[in-house]
Amino acid sequence: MDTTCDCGRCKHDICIHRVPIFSTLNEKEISNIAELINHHDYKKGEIVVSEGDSIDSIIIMNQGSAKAFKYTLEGREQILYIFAEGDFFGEKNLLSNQRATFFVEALQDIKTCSLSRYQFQKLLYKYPDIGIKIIDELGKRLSRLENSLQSMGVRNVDSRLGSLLIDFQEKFGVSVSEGTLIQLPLSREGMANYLGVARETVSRKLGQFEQEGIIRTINNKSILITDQDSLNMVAGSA
Amino acid sequence: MDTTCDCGRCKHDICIHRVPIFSTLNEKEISNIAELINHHDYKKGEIVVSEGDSIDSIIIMNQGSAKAFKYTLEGREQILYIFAEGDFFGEKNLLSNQRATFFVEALQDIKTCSLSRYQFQKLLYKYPDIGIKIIDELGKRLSRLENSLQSMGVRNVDSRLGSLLIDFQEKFGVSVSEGTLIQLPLSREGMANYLGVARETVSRKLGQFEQEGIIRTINNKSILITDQDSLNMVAGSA
DNA sequence: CGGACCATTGATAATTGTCAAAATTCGTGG
DNA sequence: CCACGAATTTTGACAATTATCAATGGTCCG
Repeated sequence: MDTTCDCGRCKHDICIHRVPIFSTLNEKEISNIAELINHHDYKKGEIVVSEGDSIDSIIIMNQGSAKAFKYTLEGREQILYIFAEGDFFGEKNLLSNQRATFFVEALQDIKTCSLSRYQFQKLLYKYPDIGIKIIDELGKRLSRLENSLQSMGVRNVDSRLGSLLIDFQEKFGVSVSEGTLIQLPLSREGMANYLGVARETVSRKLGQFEQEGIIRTINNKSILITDQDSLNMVAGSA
Repeated sequence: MDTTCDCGRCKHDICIHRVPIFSTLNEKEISNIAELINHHDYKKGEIVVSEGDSIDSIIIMNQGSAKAFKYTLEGREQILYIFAEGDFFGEKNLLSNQRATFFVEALQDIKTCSLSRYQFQKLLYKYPDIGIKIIDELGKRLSRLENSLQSMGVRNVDSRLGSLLIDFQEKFGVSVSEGTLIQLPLSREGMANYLGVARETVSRKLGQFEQEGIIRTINNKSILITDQDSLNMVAGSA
């Protein structure tokens, strides 16, 4: 079975192959779906979706990462998700004509695949498994958000920042001889917006972690975790 | 078509009638499903589900309300949802053997309906519409959680408390001559745990709202909203 | 190399948490 | 229906944390 799609860029693998919600389908089914897919490129900083847009497609991250956010009443950005490869969004608009509930902005140059609501609904009726996969995926996303809410509820900013570093570590960390190196997807301000604290507070706390020998900051863009146990401690208790 | 189920308590209407996810089904289909349903009663304060439980059913609220919560690292309760009549939970355990991710506790004496995972999966394959309904409902729940997270990011406690009152108003409010009367589902402490602030702070803020003529507190259990515009202002800005 | 942008640091103010005590409310049983 | 004890809530004083503002210092990229 030929798994090369005709989109002109996923040379060795159909992009939707990477998407968990299609994982129960066989090669032929995936090939059929591939033909229904549209592709888009966005540059770093470009807005993929704006809050209030009536998008009529489900959008799948094919390459790079993006942040989903809303504005708080104070005008500050509140980040909700970091979408990485294989993640999707827009499923809320699947049946209802509900509009997009948040902004999505490319954190690097990214590539997306999209599937129209109409096509997607036909798929769902044809392959109920996909529906179950989506329910499963939405459940996971709910769990993650519930965990975020739980962390936000921790009044201690140290814990919250510690948890964020661990999250990033799991998603973007690479093992090196001295510990784990994280390529930060967000600036200090971005992290502050994720945690709901002031930019300066993030600086101070990171400075404090560095003094305590837990991390080493490298050029604003990377952080080296040098003492995993202490980080777990900070994130996990007092 | 007879719509009386044999559960012995929903005399005039099958309980699942109230559940949005079954709303696309006809009377006969609903009757068939009714036979598969189990019923349970819980007293106020009883735990319906504990975090870590491996529940094998989807549970539907039939009467009364319940709170879903997790414990923060500090040992404080963080409330995630208030489930009212027609809401369901346990859908995360639908396919994966994932365990319950939060506690659910009855806020009054409640009645629930449950449907085993096995039965539920069969239904999903038979009626793909139910799957779509669930995706829709989960999408709404995600939106709500995203909004909560957004509010948690608002540093201003006044706004957050104002928003909570408006939420309660929409769910539990009754119009009276002097304004809107809310039967509070949660105690002061409960509200504090929802907002992630100290109990005393909720007291003080409510006192402040009362001084400003926005609300009138009645016996700890009810609040009368006397100045809707001001409340919207507080919730919506400064 | 220079300018724009981002991050850090310091000083101060504002907000909220904590602890303790008093007041109110609730529910039960007489 | 009232009274009493338990539970919850309110209030006050103080401490701790974080936000804000302003100035300085670094970093990135053409």
